[in-house]
Amino acid sequence: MQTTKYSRQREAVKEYLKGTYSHPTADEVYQEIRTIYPNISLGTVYRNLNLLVEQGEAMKLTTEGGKDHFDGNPMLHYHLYCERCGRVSDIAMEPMQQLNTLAQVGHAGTIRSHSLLFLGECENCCKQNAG
Amino acid sequence: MQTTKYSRQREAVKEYLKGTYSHPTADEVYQEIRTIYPNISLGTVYRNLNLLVEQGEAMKLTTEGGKDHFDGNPMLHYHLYCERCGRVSDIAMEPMQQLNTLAQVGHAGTIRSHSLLFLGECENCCKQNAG
DNA sequence: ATAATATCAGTAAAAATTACTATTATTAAA
DNA sequence: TTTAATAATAGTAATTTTTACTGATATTAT
Repeated sequence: MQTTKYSRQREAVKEYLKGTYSHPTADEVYQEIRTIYPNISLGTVYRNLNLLVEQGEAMKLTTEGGKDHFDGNPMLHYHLYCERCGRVSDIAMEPMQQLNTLAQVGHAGTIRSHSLLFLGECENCCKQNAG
Repeated sequence: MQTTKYSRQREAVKEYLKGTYSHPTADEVYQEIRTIYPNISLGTVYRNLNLLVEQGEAMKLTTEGGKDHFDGNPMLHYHLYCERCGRVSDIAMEPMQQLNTLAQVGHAGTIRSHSLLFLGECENCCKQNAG
């Protein structure tokens, strides 16, 4: 079978993701990890991010901006995509599992989960716009 | 100012989008319109799809699959992304504007709207899987 | 008809992500 | 603690989706 071996690079990616609320893109993770492992390659970052998602250690967030963002918190919760700066942030709102049940009514297939993304402006951009 | 001139190509894109529930990708629209205008270019399809979205005539759906899908119904409603075949379909569920209000609580920025995407299997794939 | 210009087809470029390959690191067993 | 097996890596190339560019064409108003 295909076992998973330890790697310092993956450990660094995981630690960084778990310790930030910035919801970074793959490239942002790459830039960050490069300060510790200058030779790490972008492909390695992508591979490990996707592996962490598969293992249930992280979440991939697909947004309008074209880039995927990553979240070290794999529990169901919701996000804001800032239409001004493209950053993703957490929304402090209770997850609603019952949405799956509502969606299942009248749907002949299977509902496994959902992704709820709010669109608007983040705190920072909102301030700047007002000033 | 920048006025919008009529074009047969845009009209064909619009008509096709308004008349289907298939939530096609840009390339799928391109393949379809090509049966009428064999010389239409993919760039023209992209430009017109984005224009229709700007004009509030259509909706762009960003999905996990990497490709954007388009919907000729611009009213707020929800979708299923089939994790098996990658197709997008409508979910027959009342839109919940109040989600914006819930999200606004405790968020210092602005909430303009939201996008709710269910993940699972479409009817077709579910049948095949069972059979 | 004519002039102004938005749109087009065709092509090239950009941006994000994945695939490939020879080398290196990790793991388990001898 | 060497050795063997193989997962992971760095570096690079390729793929995929989408946008940008350009000279020709179509639409609109005069």
